[in-house]
Amino acid sequence: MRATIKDVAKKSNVSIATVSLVINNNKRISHNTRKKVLKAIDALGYQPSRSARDLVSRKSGNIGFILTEDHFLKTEPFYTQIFLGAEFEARQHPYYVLLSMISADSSQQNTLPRFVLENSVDGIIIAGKVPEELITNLDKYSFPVVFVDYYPSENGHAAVLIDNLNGGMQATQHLIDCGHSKIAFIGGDMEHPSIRDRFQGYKMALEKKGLSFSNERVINTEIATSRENGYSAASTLLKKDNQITAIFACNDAMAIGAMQYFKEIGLQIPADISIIGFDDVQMDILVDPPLTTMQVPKVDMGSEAMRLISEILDHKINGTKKILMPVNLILRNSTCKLEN
Amino acid sequence: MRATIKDVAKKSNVSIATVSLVINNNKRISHNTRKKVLKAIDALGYQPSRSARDLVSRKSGNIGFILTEDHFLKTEPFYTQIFLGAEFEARQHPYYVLLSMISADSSQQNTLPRFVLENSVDGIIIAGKVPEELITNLDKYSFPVVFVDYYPSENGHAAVLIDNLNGGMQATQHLIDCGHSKIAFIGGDMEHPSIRDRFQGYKMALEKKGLSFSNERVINTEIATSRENGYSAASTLLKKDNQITAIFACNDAMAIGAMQYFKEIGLQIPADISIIGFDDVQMDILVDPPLTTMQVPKVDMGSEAMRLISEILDHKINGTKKILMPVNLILRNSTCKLEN
DNA sequence: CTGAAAGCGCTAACAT
DNA sequence: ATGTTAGCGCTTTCAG
Repeated sequence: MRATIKDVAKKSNVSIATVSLVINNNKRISHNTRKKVLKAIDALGYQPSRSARDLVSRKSGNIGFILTEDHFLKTEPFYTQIFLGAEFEARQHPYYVLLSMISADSSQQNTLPRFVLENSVDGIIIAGKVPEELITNLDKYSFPVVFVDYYPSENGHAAVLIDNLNGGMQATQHLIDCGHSKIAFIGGDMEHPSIRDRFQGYKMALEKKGLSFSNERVINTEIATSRENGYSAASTLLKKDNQITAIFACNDAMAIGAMQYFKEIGLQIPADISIIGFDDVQMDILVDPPLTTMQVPKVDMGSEAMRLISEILDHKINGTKKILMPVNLILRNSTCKLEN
Repeated sequence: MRATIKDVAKKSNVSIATVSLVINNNKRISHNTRKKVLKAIDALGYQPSRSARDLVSRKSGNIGFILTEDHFLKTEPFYTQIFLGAEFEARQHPYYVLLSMISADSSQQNTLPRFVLENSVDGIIIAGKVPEELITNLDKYSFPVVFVDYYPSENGHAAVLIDNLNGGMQATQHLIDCGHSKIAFIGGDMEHPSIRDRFQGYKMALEKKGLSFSNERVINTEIATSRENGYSAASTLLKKDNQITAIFACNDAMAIGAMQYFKEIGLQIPADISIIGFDDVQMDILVDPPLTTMQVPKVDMGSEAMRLISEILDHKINGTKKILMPVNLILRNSTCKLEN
């Protein structure tokens, strides 16, 4: 049988209240008593019971983490890393994290994660784009929520976001710095706020340098940011405008797909065409040439999210704070100075 | 404020004990009372409190799921799928699953998952190979454990395993059926029971057909089952014996790496050399040619594991049951009849 | 600075 | 068939 608070109290000749105060680091316990109690705790291998604590404090001690199934199973461990960061951070808090995968298909979104139906979490982290319907359904339960790498249309939610606007600018700026002026943008799922912001950054960087922006150099009709869509985007891009010397792809998957197309038609990267991606995904260093990209701090985003939800639950802050995570240019070999 | 059992009792004019019996589906409640109580529960949106239940039943209601960090972050969502299966299955049970990543580096394995230190799980699922030290440390806590796709050296644990022996035989058999007789085996991490069994299956299939087995056709010195190791294995293999017409790689990653090597040196797959892998990983259909492989039911393995640990906790079975999951040959285009 | 006691929401004897 | 009641292990007033 596991030791309880009573055992500790008995062993150290104090009341259970005192033991409770000790394990909760209450300052109004004398040094000696504390030491005595701590010793007993150690000797007995005592661990406070979660359920007892949760019962009296009316909390569950859990944070729910919601992810769509396809994000979780994606080949690139993007959201997986965010989860990892959140789980690591949780170790510093009194929280456990309950991961629940939901279908990305909004048609079957009547079903919320079990932990919300059963009220078994104190707060929720939602990573990546999820069906709006999920969010509306969730709203009825009024759990504190923080979003990661996504932001629903209605306002007023806490979120940890990538500084996509700035990242889009930096990426484009890098291409400009390399001497390029005919720079294309490959987008996909323009519904996604992140992609829109990266596009916005692209346009701003061009504008800032007085470079002309042309819709002929923009692909925004692909519906997903996948490798295949990058491949086809590259193909249509060249048909629209074959003067292009550089490309900013809205993410690495599309960049890699585009690279594949160019290589297949005999173009040299970066000699004939420079490509920069976004995300800094594991695959980047396995392709040839290694992909220049914008690094996003995935693990950190997870821990920030956990810290944020924790602060909200402690009522240290209200539930609308937003955190913008900085991105970094990672120079590899898919971009180079324009020769001529 | 959430409704409690008292509110339900009051609203339906019964005692809280009766309500308790109803929500626990006790049969000795009259139909009418049950209906009355159910109605009140519905009206109030009542949900039993987990912590209260757990407190009195002395359980945590959680299952711990342990995975090494690198398995979790692997590009191929192999263990991720197993987790997904486990989480889905948990929805049918009274359990939540707590996922914890540990370092694969045994040197820093003094630190057990927090949920074991804090006694917050009723049982544990361990997926994939983990440091032996973790297992020894864990043993002191005497949690029921079920292993998935790995099995520690000491016996007596429950496990959900792939039928690797049979799979290895089937894979090799397929190559033999295609007319091959000079069949090589590419292994990696021969410490891993799964790999050893696949190798064993390979040898048995050869033997069964009276084909000679030769160490010249076996690579067992690679230390990891990665793509890069598959690449280098293919290279050394050809140096050892260039008569080979077919290869059974112990997993898809190595098979794909080997394919890459062969393509680079100008060999045609499958015309010049047939390759079969193992695992049926997402990447398989993206390579050229698509890889013939042995399919392993990853999601099912997760749910089997959850079901198993659940049965153990219900004392329906003891903790040493083993489940062998069947594998299936998936014919794609990397293997073909031997022409001559 | 420490202890007594109430009570969190529920289950499980034990009564009736 | 249903109700009474005693805890489960802990936190938290409230006294002292």
